[in-house]
Amino acid sequence: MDKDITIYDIARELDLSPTTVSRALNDHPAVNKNTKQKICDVAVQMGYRSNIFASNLRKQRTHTIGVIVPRLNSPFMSSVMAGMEKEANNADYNLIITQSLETMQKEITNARTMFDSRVDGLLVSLAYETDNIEHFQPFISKGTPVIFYDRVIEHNQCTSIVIDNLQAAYKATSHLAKQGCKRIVHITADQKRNVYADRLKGYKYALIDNNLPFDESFVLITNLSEEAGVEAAQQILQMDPRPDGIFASNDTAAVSCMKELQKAGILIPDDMAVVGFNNDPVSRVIEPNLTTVNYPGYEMGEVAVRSLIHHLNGLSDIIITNTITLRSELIIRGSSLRSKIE
Amino acid sequence: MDKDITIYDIARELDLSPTTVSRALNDHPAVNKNTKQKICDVAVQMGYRSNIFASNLRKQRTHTIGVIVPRLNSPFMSSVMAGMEKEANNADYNLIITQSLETMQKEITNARTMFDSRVDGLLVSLAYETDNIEHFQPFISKGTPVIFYDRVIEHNQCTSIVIDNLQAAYKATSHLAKQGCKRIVHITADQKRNVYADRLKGYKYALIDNNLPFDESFVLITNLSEEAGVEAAQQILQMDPRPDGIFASNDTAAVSCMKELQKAGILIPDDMAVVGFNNDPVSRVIEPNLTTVNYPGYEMGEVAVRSLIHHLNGLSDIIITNTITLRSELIIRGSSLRSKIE
DNA sequence: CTTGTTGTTGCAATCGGTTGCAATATAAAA
DNA sequence: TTTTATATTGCAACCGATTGCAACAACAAG
Repeated sequence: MDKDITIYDIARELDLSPTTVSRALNDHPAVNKNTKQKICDVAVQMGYRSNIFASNLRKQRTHTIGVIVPRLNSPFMSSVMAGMEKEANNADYNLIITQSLETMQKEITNARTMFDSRVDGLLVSLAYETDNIEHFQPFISKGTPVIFYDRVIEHNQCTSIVIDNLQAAYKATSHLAKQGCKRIVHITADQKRNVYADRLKGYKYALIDNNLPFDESFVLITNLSEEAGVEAAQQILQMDPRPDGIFASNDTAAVSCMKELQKAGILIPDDMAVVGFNNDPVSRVIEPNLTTVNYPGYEMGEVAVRSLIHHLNGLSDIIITNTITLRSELIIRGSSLRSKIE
Repeated sequence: MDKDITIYDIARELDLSPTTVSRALNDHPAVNKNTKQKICDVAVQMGYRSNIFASNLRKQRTHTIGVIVPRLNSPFMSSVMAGMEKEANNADYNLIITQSLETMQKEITNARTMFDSRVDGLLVSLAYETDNIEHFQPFISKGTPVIFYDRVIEHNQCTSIVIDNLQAAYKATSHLAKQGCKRIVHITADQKRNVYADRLKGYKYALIDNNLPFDESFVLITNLSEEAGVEAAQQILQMDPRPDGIFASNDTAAVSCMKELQKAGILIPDDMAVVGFNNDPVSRVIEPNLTTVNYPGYEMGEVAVRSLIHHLNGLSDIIITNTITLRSELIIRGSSLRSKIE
């Protein structure tokens, strides 16, 4: 077990003061070039490593970003994390990641942990359950920037990073209408979350603009799990007259629903056209391939971290930047394409 | 921007010494119950939060675990991360996560970052490229435990957490043989990594035990990506006589290969039986469903963190525990099941 | 020869908890 | 009443780096 080398050891070795050593290692201009070189050499040679804690303690800055995510193990969220990690790593920031597992309780605990860890900034995607964000107030009060991504909430001190969910849903639904669907079901989740609320709106507007009636019973609120997709399929099979189109808020539910319908003999896309959301790998595996909305998760992760660091460096004022919207697009595949028209 | 409250503030408020406050907040036995209660109350009321850096600096312990992972965005790895996060969170440890992106260079940099961050322990799954592990030596020398998971390497000071890859591959290949396959192709990756080397061994042994010849040209070394699966399919279609079974080292490649073969008119499982590895969601989406090895990623993450913490608490000696092997199992589905026999 | 400027370096305090040891009070045993 | 054990509390040093301010040297300008 080697003993740790400190700047004091280096100072003693070279008969200098710790002050000068510290300055040299931080490339401070007021240190003689030769001295600096000598110090750096000895530091390397002695196997010195800076003590981040001493430094953090003194500087009151941690170079750490906290991330709160509903669940790590979804294709979408893991892409986001991958993008975040890449950017953070590039900028020499550490990432502390915690999951809320969709409960508000955990989210509060996580926020507390992040606060105690004194992260320089916080990136949050809200849990299904969360219905207020008081637990982020301590950050705001302390001037620690909080950025929401994907599952966001309006707050006049925080930036949000999103895609245009309303527009994406509008396009998806319109596409179904243009394919001749008259009775389009929308499978989605709790309306507390912006993403689902906005998509419902987009769905509604598209119906209106395509002269289709809106029917409350055609909106299925679920947890968007695989099982939820199966249940949705069973409900849809019960409906009379039977729907002829489905717009689901994620690919997992869309795919499992589709499979269940196929099992019941429904033909896709002819009896039923289906559109999902996210562009998960499964969407390119199911037959026919699933039409879906490409959600740029990796880019969202990158942008989130980049904006945060930008702000931390004082290069932008977070209060002015209210919302950053990323581009998404409808990818049309076999599950909804009835004709070569359009 | 609120000012931070310190134990000195609390001490002054209650006319006590910082020592007593510190002890009270750490639930030290040598503090009077009433005093303790009073201190805790005031702490809460004043909005005190402990300064982790001061504490870490003094205690030389960070309560942080470092994780190095090849890529975050794969279904398997994100499950592992989810399991790790859950356990770490339960035990009040933070997780710092970095990706090597399969390069040794990044892995070295990441290791260095972790070292500078003074993580209490390190969890590593090796990059494709890595061919020596000198970069973990500083941890070993300092007595910081390093645990490898999934992509491991033999080291007499480190525990490894794995599944029995050899056996899993053996079972997968034997299963194909029992289904009547005579010419089984193995799609896998660089043999530097234990997982792929062991699976190749299992594949070989199974061939031998089933009286099938081993043919070097039937082993396709790829990066196991979606594209690699397609290319593998094209190669397979060129082979004459044509193979009649495929054992792939992950589901992504297995699925894309399968789809490409189907596109060429090959019937699965009759012309070609296919087995994958990992039990990713796609394996239950493809038609016919993919036979695969269930790899308990989530559990592996849990076990890795639990073992590490166990060791950190001095409850186990890591040097004695060489390897922890988790149970995996072959899940037989339509892609390989030609008859109801077996 | 004095004053001013620039370049280098060090002193000493500070960040906020933690902990070995000593001090004091209180209770129990002799 | 004296001695011994036990319970509480505080002193002061320490963890390792950072930084405002002062000190000093070398040199140029006046």
